[in-house]
Amino acid sequence: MNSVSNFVEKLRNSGLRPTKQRIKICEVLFNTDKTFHFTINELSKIISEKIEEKISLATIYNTVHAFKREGYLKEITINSDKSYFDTNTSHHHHFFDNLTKELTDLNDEDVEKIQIKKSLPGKKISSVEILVKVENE
Amino acid sequence: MNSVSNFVEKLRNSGLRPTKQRIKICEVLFNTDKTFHFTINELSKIISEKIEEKISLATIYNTVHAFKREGYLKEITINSDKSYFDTNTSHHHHFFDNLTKELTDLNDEDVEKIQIKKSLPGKKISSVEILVKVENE
DNA sequence: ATGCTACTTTATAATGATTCTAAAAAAAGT
DNA sequence: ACTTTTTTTAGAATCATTATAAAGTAGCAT
Repeated sequence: MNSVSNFVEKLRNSGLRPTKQRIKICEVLFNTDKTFHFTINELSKIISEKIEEKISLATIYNTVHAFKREGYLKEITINSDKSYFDTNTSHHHHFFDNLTKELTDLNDEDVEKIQIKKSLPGKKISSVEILVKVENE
Repeated sequence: MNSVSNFVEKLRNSGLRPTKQRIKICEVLFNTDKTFHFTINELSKIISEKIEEKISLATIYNTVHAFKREGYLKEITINSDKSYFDTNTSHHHHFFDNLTKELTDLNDEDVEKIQIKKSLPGKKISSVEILVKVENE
């Protein structure tokens, strides 16, 4: 399933050659049973911890953005100063705890179907994203 | 209605002394019949165009953030390369056109009531924001 | 009004995330 | 193997935002 050949395919689909560094990035991103959220800096830290090698930030940025373009990663819209990414690419929403900065998935089926009763002339909806901000009770 | 005394009140409520610069910022922000969206840079440009005076960026940042803290402005969650603000502080959502970067209000009554069927232990919902991304038909 | 104190403004520097660059390294093609 | 193209990398550049510290202003007590 999530083996090197799968990573090579993902990379080729994204228009990227399967290099050593990119395969390593794939291992961190996709070789898990659970999906997860990350910032580029967190990803960089995970890579340097889990893997002895150092991959330059520029390479991480390039690879993550190529995967996002291809749909293997989603970028999450948080009211913030940095970008969050999600390895869960299915359609879903998020909880965000502004205190802990923690992101939690909110599955599509956990939200009553949303009906948008307004439309913009000449435009069609490409996505509907809900961000539920939470605080301590 | 939206006169200097009203601005002075807004400023005092926000814990700010009513200075010349802050009154000018209020005029641009609140002395209109329509609400609008802006980035700090756009606001800065509007100020230097509409008003002969130059107000430093630091002052604009400080004032906008104080108003946000006090609830006279809302910050909108968009692609996180810069912050967008809204002078419409009523509860509502947004359309965002990624091509034109245009933001449009989506009133609360234009969205079928949202039911979140999941909750996080020890947390309560503080806000639910919908961002509808649109593209050309 | 005058003077004192605390708050503001301002230009500029600092920061932090992201993007760019150009040279060295690696991969692909011949 | 040799040449060409792509990639990696460290460091520089950029952009939004925040911090700083000196000079200016508001508020208050006299």
